[in-house]
Amino acid sequence: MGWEESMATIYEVAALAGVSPATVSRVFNGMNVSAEKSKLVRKAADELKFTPNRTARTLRKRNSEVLALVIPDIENPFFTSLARGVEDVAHDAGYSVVLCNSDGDREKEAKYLDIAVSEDMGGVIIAAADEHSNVDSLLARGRPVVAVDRSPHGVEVDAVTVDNRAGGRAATQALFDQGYRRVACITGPADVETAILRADGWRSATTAAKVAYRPEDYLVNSDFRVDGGREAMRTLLSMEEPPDAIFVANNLMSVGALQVLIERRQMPPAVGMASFGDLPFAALAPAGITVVHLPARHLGVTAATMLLERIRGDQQPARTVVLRNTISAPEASTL
Amino acid sequence: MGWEESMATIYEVAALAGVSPATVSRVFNGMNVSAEKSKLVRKAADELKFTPNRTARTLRKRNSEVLALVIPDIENPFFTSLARGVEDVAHDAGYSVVLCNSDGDREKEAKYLDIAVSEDMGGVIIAAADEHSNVDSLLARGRPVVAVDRSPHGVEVDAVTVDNRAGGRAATQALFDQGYRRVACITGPADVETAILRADGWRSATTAAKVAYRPEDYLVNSDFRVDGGREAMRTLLSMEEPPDAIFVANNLMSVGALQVLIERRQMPPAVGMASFGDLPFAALAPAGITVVHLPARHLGVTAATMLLERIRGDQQPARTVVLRNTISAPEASTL
DNA sequence: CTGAAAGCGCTAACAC
DNA sequence: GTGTTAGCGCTTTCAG
Repeated sequence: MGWEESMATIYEVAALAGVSPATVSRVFNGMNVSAEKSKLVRKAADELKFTPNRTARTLRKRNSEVLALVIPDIENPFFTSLARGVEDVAHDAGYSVVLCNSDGDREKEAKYLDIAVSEDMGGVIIAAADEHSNVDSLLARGRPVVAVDRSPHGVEVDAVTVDNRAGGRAATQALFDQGYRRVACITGPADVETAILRADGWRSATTAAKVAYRPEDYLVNSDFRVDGGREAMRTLLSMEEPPDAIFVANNLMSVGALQVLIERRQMPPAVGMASFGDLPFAALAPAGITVVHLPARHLGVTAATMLLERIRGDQQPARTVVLRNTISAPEASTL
Repeated sequence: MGWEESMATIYEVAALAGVSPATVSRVFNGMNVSAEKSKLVRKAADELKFTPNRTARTLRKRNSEVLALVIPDIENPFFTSLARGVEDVAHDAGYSVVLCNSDGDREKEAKYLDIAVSEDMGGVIIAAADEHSNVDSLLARGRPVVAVDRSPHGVEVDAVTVDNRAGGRAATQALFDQGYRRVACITGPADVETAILRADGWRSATTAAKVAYRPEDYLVNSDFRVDGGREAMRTLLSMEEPPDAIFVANNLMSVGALQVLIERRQMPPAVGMASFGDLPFAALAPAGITVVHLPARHLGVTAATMLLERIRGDQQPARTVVLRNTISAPEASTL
C-alpha cells in the first residue's frame, strides 16, 4: 500500500482493447457500439480498474453531474431534512449534491454560487440568505436555479415554498381560539422573506382579533436560532404587560423560547405557544404547543425534481410551487 | 436577463490586458509578476467579469480545492455538528466541502468515494459505514484520507475518535452508582466499530459490578436511529425480568428509548438512563439522564485540520487522535 | 519577469 | 459502427 498509481485513461483502455478512444468513450456513455467491441472494452476497463475522469468530462461538456444545495444553517433539522430529500432524488438520478452552508451570510453565499459556476455544476437549489441574494450570474450563464423555502426577490426562477402567511395566521388564530388574549410574535431577521411573511400572518390574525393593544409592541425580530429565541422570549417576559402567548416563527427559536419557559416554570399551556415548523425531535418536547408542520423533506424532493427537469432542458416559464402545511393544536383537554 | 453568456477565459483577459495567458494565470496564482502587468491583468479581469474555471484548473493540476465528507446520517445532529466543524476549517482554508450521505450503505459510500477520486478531490474525511468500508482506492491514488468518529479496520490512516469503550464503561458505571441493579444496553449494528466498543464498555462495567444475571441477555443490537431505539426499548421492557436502567449507545436511539419511556410514564429516573452522545436539543429532554458528551464539532475541526496538513504534504506516519469526552450524571437530588 | 507551447482526459464533429 | 482529430481552460516547463 502507499504507492501512487495514477488513474488509467481512456487511451490505455483503448490500447488494451484494440479499439479507438472514442469507442471507449461511447461504451461508457451508452452509445451505439457493437456488442463485440463493447465486451472487449469492458474487459479492458475492468482489468485496468478504469474509472472515467469526471473532471475531464466536465471540462469538455461544460456541465457536471453535481448539484449545489445552498442553505443558511446546516445544523437546523429543517434544512437537513430538506437536504435529505434533495439528496435522495439527486442520487437516484445519478447526481451528487454539494451541501453549502451559507450561514445566512451573503458573502459566503455568493462565494459558493461563484464556485458552482466555475465548477460547471449542473444546477443550484438555494434557500437564500436574505432578500438581496443574487443568482443573476447563474442565470446569465444559463445554469438552472430553483429557490426553496424562500423565494428570491423579483427574479424569475422556479421556487418551492410553503404558505408562510397563511401558516402564521392560522397558528396565531389557534392561540386566540385557545383563549389567550395577548399573543406576541418572535420572528426572524427583518430582511428574510419567511420572517416577514410569517409575521404578516401573525399581524393579520391579531388585527382580526380586535385586540386592545398595539400589535407591533409585541413583535420581536430575532435570528432564527436557539439563542435568539431565548433572548427574545426573555425580552417579552420582562415587559410591563407580558404576553400570555407567543407565536414563534421557526423551529429553533421555538426551542429557545421553550427553554426559557421551562426554566421559569411557565411551560405551555401556562403560557401559550405556537411554533412555525416542527420542534426538532418533537417527542421530547412538552405537549400543549400548537405546531405548523412543514413538509421539509418534500420541499427538497420537489425542488430537486424541478431542477432536474430544467437540467434536462425543460423551458417552460418559471413556476412557483406552494406546498401544503398542516397545523396541529393541542387537545382541549391539555389546557 | 436570460441570455447565455459564456464565461470569459484567461485568453480573453490576456488579449485585453496585452499580456500572455501565462501571465494572467500567474497573477491569479499569486506568482511573481511585475506590479504593472499585474494591475493591467486585474483591470481586464474585472472588466470581463473573469472567474477562473476551476474544472480546467483541476484537470491540469489533478487536484481540486474540494473535500469530501462522507457520513452515515445527515439527519443526525451529531454528524451535522461535526460537518459544521469541518466546513468552518475548510472554508477558512479556501476549500469547499461536499457532504455525502452514505446512509450507512456500503455501496452508496463506495460510489461517493469513487466520485471523490474521479473528481480529483483534495481529500476525504469519512465516518465509515461499517467495518468493511474500503478506502484503498483513495490511498492507492495518494489521496489523503482521515477517518472520523469510527476508525477503519486495519488500514493505516489518520483517525480522530473519542474513547468509546471508556465512555460506555463510565456511563454504565454511573448507572450502577445511582443505585440501579440491572443495566441493559442498546447499541448499534454489530459490524460498526463504535457500536461494538461502546457495548464493550458497558459489558466491562456490568461484569465489574458482579451482577447475578447474564449481561448478554440484556444487550440489544439496533441501528443507531430513533425508531430502532424505540423498538429496542420495547423489547427490553417486555422481558420477563426487565432492566431497571439502560445504557443507550447513541443520541438518536436515546431519543427513541426516551419516547417509549415517556409514553409508558416511566421517565427517568423511574427507569435509569444513560446516553452516549448528547440528546439533540437537550433542553427539551427530561432531567435525570446521564450523558456522555461528545465533542462533535471539535471532531470535525480536528479531522479537517489533519486532512489539510496531509494535503499540504505532511508525510508523518498515520496518527490517531482520541478526543476527550466528558460525562454528566444527574444531580443526586433528582433521584 | 514573461511568452510560447504542450498537454491534463475526455467528447463530439467529421470522415470513412 | 468506428477511427481521427481538435479542442474544453488552465498550468507549467522551457526558453529567452
